[in-house]
Amino acid sequence: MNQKQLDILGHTHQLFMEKGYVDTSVQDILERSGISKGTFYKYFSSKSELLLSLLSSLQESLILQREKVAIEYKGDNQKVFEEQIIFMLSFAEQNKIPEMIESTLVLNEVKTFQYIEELKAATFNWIYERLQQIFPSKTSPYLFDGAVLLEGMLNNIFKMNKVLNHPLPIEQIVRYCMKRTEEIVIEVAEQKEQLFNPSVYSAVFNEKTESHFSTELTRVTAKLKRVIENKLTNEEEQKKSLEFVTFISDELLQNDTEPRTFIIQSSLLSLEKINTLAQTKELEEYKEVVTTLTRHAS
Amino acid sequence: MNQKQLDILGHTHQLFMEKGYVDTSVQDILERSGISKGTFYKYFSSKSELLLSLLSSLQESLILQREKVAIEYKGDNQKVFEEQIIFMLSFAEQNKIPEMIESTLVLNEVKTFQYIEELKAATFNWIYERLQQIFPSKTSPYLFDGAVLLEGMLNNIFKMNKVLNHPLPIEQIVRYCMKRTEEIVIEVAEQKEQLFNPSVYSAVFNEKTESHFSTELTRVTAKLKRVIENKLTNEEEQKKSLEFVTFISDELLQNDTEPRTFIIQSSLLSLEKINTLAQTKELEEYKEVVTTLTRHAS
DNA sequence: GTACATTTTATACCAATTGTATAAAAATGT
DNA sequence: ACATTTTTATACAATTGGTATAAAATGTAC
Repeated sequence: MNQKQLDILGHTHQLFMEKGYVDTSVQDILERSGISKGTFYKYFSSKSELLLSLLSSLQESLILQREKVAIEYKGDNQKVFEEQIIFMLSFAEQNKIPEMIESTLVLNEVKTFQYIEELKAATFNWIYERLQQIFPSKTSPYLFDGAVLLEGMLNNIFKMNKVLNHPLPIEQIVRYCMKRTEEIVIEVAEQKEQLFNPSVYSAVFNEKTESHFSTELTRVTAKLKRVIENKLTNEEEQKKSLEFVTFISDELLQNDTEPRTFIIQSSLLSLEKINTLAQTKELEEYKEVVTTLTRHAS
Repeated sequence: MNQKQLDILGHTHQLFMEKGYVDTSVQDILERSGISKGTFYKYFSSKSELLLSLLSSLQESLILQREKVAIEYKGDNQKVFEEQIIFMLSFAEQNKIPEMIESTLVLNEVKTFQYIEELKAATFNWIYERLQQIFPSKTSPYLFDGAVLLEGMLNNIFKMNKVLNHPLPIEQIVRYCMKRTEEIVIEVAEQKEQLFNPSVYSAVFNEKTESHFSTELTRVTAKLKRVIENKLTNEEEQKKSLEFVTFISDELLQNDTEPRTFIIQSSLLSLEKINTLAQTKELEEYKEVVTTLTRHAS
């Protein structure tokens, strides 16, 4: 993400908040950003990729600031947690994150849906972890349920609050929900009444944190592929290169088994040996993302 | 809604469930329904109107069947309620209602958003009413909160359940949530801890049940307007007619005060006196909806 | 059965939109 | 000063929702 991209992203964020994704045309973005079409499609492969990049950067910012809250705000762990929740709710509302996420539905792409699922899972995951730090360990088998309930209560109360004439302060909502969650968790722990077995956990969150890099990968892959298809005149070389790139993507994006890093590295080397590709910035960018992703996954 | 419209609606429902609203082109609908473009636009003014009609008819069917459950299923009131919730969740999932509702976001029309809000409010409203019938009266000031919490818990657990490898039966989820709601409601009643004051109720649901007829109204109004604009050659007559129609819509669709039925009736009479409009089926349909709506509202 | 009215079809068309292609101009690096 | 990259401007293709219209099919009244 260079400065130009961030610049476009900023203007687009404005537009999406004003008119929504669907009613913002690429033309609007060009005018607001003061760039031409060519420049836009140089930095983003499509309007939908732009939306995903935006969501990705917002998520990054949210996580960063959420951790900052934990550092700056002094108090017992539960109070800090409440403060973090308050921040997250406010941040999401101010930046119209729910609306952005809903916009992704029009894209109708499996890949996008997966990414959104991962975003949501990451938030739930964080809540679940925090509850484990806050509540007594005897309640721990019931905290998965507790996290689901807390998230659901918060979301629904927040929605209701938005349509009311005299909305309540977020602080009050969060405190109320925390109290209820605490009572529930203690009660179900006594009654030993469990809904979800937390072992489902791993099934849901397996490798899901790689999501950010996954979208980066699809982006740089698309770019590199275009270079290959346009610049490589030798048909056999083109075919070979595409085979490598496709292999690497498949290897990194499937979640079932570990990616075979050595084969990936060797594929990268082979790609570099193709003269027309060597030293192109597209390949450099591609290499960077791929190596980060392999290191991260192992 | 005549047979042809229902027929188109059925085929469209299939398509929307298979590919979603966005990826279903009008062309697809024409082919699946075996009709031509002209016929389609005779019965539906736009693709988006079709979606709203579909949602409207699904909602109608849901309410009907939900009442049927109450009649057929014998047991104490709470058990019946649980059974109704189970039905609603299953019905919504089978007919992909959440997906349909999410699709409406791409339309980006205030009117549509309002209609969706009303749909959601109607469901919440029903839950709230049912809780009041089920739980002891001393908890009544806390049942608005209870309804919000119950709805939120159900939604979030249901979502989580869908992404799991081994989903739980809906029955178990509903029972669990009902138990938790009961415990919460009793607890907050003892502690006298209220979040929302139920007086906000009227503010939210004021006249909202008219929603079905509202969409009907917009539909027939659009049709009549087209007739006026195309068939009335006398410019003054055209202007006059449009003024009447606009007035009636505004009067019926605003929620702040009661519609002035006598002026509406007189406007209808004036419309009938215009020769070119008299006895057109568009005007007949229009009259029917308008009179139903005034009767209902008074 | 004929004449008229309505419904339906087929098709051409318009406007808007996303995305591609390309040549010229401007900016930047060396 | 020259070469390379970036950026612009613009034309273009493809798809879509929606309108317009003439011809064909169907229904209806006499």
